[in-house]
Amino acid sequence: MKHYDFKAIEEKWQRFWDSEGCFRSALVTEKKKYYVLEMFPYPSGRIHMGHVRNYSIGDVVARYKRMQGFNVFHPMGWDAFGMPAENAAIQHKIHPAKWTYENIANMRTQLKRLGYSYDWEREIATCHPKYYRFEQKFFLDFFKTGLAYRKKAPVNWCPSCHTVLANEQVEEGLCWRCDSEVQHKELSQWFLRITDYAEELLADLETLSGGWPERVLAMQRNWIGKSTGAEVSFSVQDMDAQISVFTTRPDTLFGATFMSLAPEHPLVEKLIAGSSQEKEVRAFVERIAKMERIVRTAEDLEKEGVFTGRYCLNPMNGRQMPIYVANFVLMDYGTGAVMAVPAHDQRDFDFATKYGLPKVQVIAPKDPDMVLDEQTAYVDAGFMVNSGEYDGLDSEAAKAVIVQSLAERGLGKATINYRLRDWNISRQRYWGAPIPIIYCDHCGIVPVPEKDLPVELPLDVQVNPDGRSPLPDCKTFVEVICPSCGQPARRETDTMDTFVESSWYFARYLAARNEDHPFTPEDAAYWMPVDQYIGGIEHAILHLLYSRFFTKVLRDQGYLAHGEPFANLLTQGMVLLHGSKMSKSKGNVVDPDAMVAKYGADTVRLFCLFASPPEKDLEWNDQGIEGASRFLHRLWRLVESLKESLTAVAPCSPIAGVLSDAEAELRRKEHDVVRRVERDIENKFQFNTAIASMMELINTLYAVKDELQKSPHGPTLLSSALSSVLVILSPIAPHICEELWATMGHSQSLVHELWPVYDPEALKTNEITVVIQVNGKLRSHISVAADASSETVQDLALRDKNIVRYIEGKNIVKVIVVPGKLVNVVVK
RNA sequence: GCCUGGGUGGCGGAAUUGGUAGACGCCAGGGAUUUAAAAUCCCUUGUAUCUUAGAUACGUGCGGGUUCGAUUCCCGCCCUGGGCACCA
Repeated sequence: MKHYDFKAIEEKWQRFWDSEGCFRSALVTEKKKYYVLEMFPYPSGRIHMGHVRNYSIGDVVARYKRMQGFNVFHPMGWDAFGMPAENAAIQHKIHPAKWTYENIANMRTQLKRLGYSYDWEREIATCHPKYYRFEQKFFLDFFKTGLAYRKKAPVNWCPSCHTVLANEQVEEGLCWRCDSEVQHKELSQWFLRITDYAEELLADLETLSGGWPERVLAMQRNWIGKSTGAEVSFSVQDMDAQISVFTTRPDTLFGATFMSLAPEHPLVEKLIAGSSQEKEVRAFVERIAKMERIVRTAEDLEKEGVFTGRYCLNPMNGRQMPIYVANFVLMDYGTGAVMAVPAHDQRDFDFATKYGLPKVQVIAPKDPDMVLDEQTAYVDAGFMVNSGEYDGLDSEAAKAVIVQSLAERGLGKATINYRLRDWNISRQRYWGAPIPIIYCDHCGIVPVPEKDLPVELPLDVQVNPDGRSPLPDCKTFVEVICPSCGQPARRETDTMDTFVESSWYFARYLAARNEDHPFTPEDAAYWMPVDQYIGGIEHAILHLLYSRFFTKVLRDQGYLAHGEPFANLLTQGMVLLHGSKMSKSKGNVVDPDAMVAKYGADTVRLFCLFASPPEKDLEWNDQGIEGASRFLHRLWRLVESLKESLTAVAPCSPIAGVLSDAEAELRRKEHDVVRRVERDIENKFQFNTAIASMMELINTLYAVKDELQKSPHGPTLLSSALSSVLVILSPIAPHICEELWATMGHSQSLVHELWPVYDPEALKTNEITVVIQVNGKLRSHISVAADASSETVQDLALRDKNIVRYIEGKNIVKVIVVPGKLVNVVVK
């Protein structure tokens, strides 16, 4: 018997697929398309088990869909810009470009060793000028339409890394790399106007329902944070000034007894100028301004404030409302001013209690017996009271009526507020795509003319040891001639956030080698959207929101026909070792290469798919992978040992003639397993149960092979069953299946094979087991003919000797017969 | 607080529309083969109790409910992973 030499077999078939170009994709419109995509990796140097799991799931989907007759598009590339390359450059004195391209080469080899069916001719790397030139083109388009703009904004600044950090790179106020305290700095930055798309990004989540996990949709909804309410204007007494507030509760306007402003509110200075409160307020504002943002926004921070000495007027009842500056009011949400309704908002309630401010109840509970708590604001809906002409109205209904009244007087309007902020894409880093902008003393901000694209990132620079970008010091890069007036000018030295590259890469694959267009409308119309996107939950908001935004913008600019990039999303769970995520710093990593060397790619793939359903976390288990390996060896020995009697019959072959019971049973099992595997893959990619079914079939084959080898139809049925196993297992463990397929005598590679079609007739049995219960408890089984009538089954059940024991001398109240399943005898 | 997942043997996990709870795999125990080991093959394996070739009771986080019958449906809780949050 030939030994299962997985190393030789895997190399052989990988070479074969490669040289035959089995996985190249072409535009074939008569076939239905299927675009399956896994989130592309950052080229860190080596793949980890999380990648293996992600890409194994994707590869099964790709191979399965090909077998189902789809024209499958399955590309791979590299998210190649980013800080780790610069860190490596500093640590190992190697240029980020060299480091990145070497890593890509290593990781490509690793991925090829796992036998993934990628179309490698579509490979992209985002750090290549031929990639980012189109990104620069998009930026210019966005700039033209006002979607990209520059503004001064507060950012997270790490003084030791000399760079801004994204919010997610700040951990409890400290820099994730060097643990320095992050400062706040006002910097002029480039922003993309994602807030223009807030409503559409939110509304279109509905269209993704079903295709995307509910929790990802919920996370995006939270992130966008829509609140519906009104903007209301309060005029300041004895002064020509208005304070505008955003409120979700215009129905409580009659209960507004004071006003709270953020310390940074632009009106504060004007309000206090020359007043007796000036000194006190200024001291308070300065004290708050010095506080770290995390301390400031901590929920347990004591609420405090200071009176400005000024009053504003309630637009509904003319009430004098003292104006406070309060530490809990945030300048970057709403208008930076809050109308305080102590009776109906807990925060305002506490604040009013502390400073002895009046509380006026304007909403009465609908339940007249409800007793209001002395210490708690009543925040629910109810009936209006103390609200003049609105008394007695339902508070929900009153919202619109009051807003209407304000609008008629020019004092307010219905409005919607979002939590979502515009996307700051400027990075003071070297290893990124240059922003194609020139600053001219005469002309101001001047976009780089399209003919001058790409603005190439200069490679003949050295990364500064302290991490500062070398670009501002790179004269050949910075010093340019203004394209508009011809005078000397300066180039923008910030680069783009790497999330910009990953916001459109899925479309670039469609025309990866096209140097004139990012992609063509024909390609996009045929292939987009991605039918199945697969990746980690950690991208639930950032990457997945940015990509959705980009797709909508590219649609509006005429590049794409679709407004959503990913029709279906699978978020796979993490790979854990000893209960926590594998990480180099914790030292709990399992190296995929070592596993492939020890067990082979097929085993590693099989284990990743079998150990748990894809969306759940997977606990790595050395014994578990032994089990996976055992199964493939068992399959190998089965085919090798039967080799002499096997023939190259098609999966689920029709059989002429009468089958013995054992023969019919094997045939039934074969067809049933094909049915179950197909169902499990179609239904939420349940590869774990699909594999379990195939294991059952192998177990059955072991049990019956000796008997069936000698029976008339036995060899044909064994061959058919094994052909089926090899075809349906091939998306998961492709190499061993190809090899055994050839061993069986099949002349054509499995990549040309279609998914077997099971015969529903083959699933039928002559005899079925019916369960008998007494009062819902299992008491016996009987075997009856499959077509036995309910009466016959009931009759047999009641005469079963196990059942007689339980029902003797008792009253039979009723008998329930579920055809083909069970009989329940109810007795008293 | 709001929004979302989840809770089933020693472990990972199964269970189409309510119909045999624990498929498949791992671990463990026993046996076969072997000079021996590895590998392989076969058997046992939810818990408890008993008069132990078998039988009975209990058992899917907890407490109720609907039903002939509930892991599955309904009501009320507990625990837990994740997201958002002084959000006005």
